[in-house]
Amino acid sequence: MSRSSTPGPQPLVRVGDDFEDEYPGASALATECYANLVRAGDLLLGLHNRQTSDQYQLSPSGRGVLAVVDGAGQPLEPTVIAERLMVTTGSMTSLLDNLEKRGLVRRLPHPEDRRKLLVDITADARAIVDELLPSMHARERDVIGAALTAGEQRTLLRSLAKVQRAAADARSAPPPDGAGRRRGPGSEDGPPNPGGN
Amino acid sequence: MSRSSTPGPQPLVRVGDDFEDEYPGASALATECYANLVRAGDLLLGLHNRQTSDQYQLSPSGRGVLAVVDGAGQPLEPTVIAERLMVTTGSMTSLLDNLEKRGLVRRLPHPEDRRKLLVDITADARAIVDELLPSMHARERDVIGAALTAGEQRTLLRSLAKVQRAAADARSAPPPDGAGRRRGPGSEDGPPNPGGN
DNA sequence: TATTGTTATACTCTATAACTATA
DNA sequence: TATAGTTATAGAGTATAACAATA
Repeated sequence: MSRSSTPGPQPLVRVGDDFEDEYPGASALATECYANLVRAGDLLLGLHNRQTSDQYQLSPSGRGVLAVVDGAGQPLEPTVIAERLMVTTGSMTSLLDNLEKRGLVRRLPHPEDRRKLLVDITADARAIVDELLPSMHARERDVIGAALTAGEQRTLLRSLAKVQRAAADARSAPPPDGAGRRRGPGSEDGPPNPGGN
Repeated sequence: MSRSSTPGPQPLVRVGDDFEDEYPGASALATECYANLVRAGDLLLGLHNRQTSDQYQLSPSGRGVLAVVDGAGQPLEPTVIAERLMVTTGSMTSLLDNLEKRGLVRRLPHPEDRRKLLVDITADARAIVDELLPSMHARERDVIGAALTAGEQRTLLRSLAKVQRAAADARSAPPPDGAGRRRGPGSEDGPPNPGGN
């Protein structure tokens, strides 16, 4: 429906023709892969986040807490949840405060160690998760299924594995030295700037 | 160094074997594509963001402002920057306040309309951008180049275009109905929960 | 002494709404 | 009246550091 004449929103982030002249040593193709992986991930995550926020007024972190505890199938210590979500225990306290205020989690005393707690999710939270997760998985099926054949999906997955491995390796390496920059002629209207995000 | 025997960090997010039983109608393959696109994008963006923050104490949004103005090649009105970065003008004011305090942008009077401003970046900011962008593009080349052949990169790009188009289409559609959930036997240690993020 | 979680504090990003000054 | 930008206010997420209770 509609969108037959105008170009429509350019789906891919592209770099300008002069990119490899402006950035000696850079690879336009690699930069476009990088930028579009970021953008695609962002779009997909945004779909889930928007639904979670619109329908349940849950932040991504709040949803994360519920999903972690629900996925574990049993109450968890705050420290464990914090580790899985990669936040500090201080941040976890305020996330749990929020969720508890809304009746979505309960703090239970730990039966063996009185310093610890066990965090459980309530029936209300379970109801949310039981509605939200199937809907998210349906969207995953619909969006990816509309875009790619099963074969393309398998190929994509293999590439993503390699990219993630390379990214993980790069995490423990120093930032690379760039080979400088040759500013083009003060471009009137900038290229779809690849550093913009 | 080290890590030769242990499996090492699993690069791919995987769903459990019972996934399609727990979520009728869902596609394990599509969910894995979706989750790993999000994760790959996050890892790649994180590399850039960490460098920007570590080396220049710049937030992603702050870098965005500099990159937009630098990319335009000329001073821009705050409203224009706000639109490109998808933030409100109120948020733009505080971003510009921060950057101006640090001597990275200047607010100039607009020559034609005294309600408006023109935001320019300083020599300091230009120095940062001229060092940062080449380094980022070098990383893009290194990480993507280490993971994928040129042919794989082109294939990936084609798939990303299709995924982004499908995601953009899904943005203007209502969230799909999920087909419910069949909770498995209270799994002791949860699966690498796909709803966790 | 070490660990768990909380508190206190602070900072950034973000948004909305009221406001000022222009147009 | 309408627009551009600021101010005021608010709330979320995040972090660090000091702290109390418990081990």
